[in-house]
Amino acid sequence: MKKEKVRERIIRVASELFYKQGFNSTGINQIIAEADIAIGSLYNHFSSKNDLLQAYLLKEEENWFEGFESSVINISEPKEKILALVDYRKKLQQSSKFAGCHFIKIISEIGDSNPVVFDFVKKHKEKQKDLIKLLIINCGETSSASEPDITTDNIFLLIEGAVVTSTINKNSDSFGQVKKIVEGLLP
Amino acid sequence: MKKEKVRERIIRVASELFYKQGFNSTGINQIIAEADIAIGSLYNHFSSKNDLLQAYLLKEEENWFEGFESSVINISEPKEKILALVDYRKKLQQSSKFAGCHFIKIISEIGDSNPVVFDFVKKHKEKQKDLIKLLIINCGETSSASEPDITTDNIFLLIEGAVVTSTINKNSDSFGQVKKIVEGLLP
DNA sequence: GTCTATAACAAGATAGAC
DNA sequence: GTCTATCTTGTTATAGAC
Repeated sequence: MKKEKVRERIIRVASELFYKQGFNSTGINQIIAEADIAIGSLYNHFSSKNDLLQAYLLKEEENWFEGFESSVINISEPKEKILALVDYRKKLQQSSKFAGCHFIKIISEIGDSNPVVFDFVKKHKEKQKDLIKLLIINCGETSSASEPDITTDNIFLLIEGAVVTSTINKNSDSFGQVKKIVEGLLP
Repeated sequence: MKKEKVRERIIRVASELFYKQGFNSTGINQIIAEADIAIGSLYNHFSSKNDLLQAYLLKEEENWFEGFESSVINISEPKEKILALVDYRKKLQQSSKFAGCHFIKIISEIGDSNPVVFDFVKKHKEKQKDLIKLLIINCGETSSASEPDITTDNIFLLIEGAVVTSTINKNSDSFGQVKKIVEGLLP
């Protein structure tokens, strides 16, 4: 494993703090202290705190899809892949002690005050939904009575609901509920 | 309509700002400016900004249930009441320009750093779910094949998912999707 | 109960030495 | 590229006059 560069370390530290404490509750001073760098160094790599926020979200999106891909690498059945997606979101929640979805969190915090970030999150969620749709279509024509679009909406909304609910309840129950429902939806 | 008292005006102004800008992005100075009072007055009514936050959430919960009750006052069929709940959440989103759920937002922002607030939100969501369960049970034994508990989880998660999704997409599409699914779920 | 003044501190960002 | 020192502004909260 090669040495972590300064820029990468800043993003990693900032990510943890933004995620655990919230973006607005995390100060530049705390970031530089925990990354063990000077403030001038930070502003050499990032033009502003907002710039750092964007780098954070970009990195998290990358992690999200890479993490999902590696979790389904040994699964061939499309239905199993959908269930694995539920398990993946569950695993993310558990390993973060139910800290929630990075993207829902940041939108809850900044609303639409930052159009670039808002648009990025919107597109990210579209990608997640597209991924579900692809898996649904691969489940074949012999699916349920519903059309694939409705099933896609259904599963997407259930998972999003499960994530926010598990964040509030600090447990994984909602993912178990979703799996039960999804198993009934798919052939 | 009787005159709005100072305390009520503070809560109203703070609520709007907390909701639209976020709790951490709203300063005491902005609240007193828009409520047109002095800072000493604010701290006479509330011991801290956190105290004001709790008053805000309490008021919003009150508004939430009152608003729901008045929206179903002329509906007798339990199934129609459930669909009216979806419409109610949709209406709340539309009238706030898709600003999201007060309770999900505050948890996204503060996490579990404030146990009192966290617990309040958790209990609030339990109340919402209990309300759904009651309506499901009133739909009668001739419900779907699923047990009432599973149907309750299903509808609760779908609605929560629809709220966060409509916040990110800034439209009501997800509520239409939920209504379609819910209609298929109930007798 | 409401006001003004101010304390005590932290925020994001910049300048310029090395 | 990294550092320290500093600027400006904003933060929550308190003291004490009226």
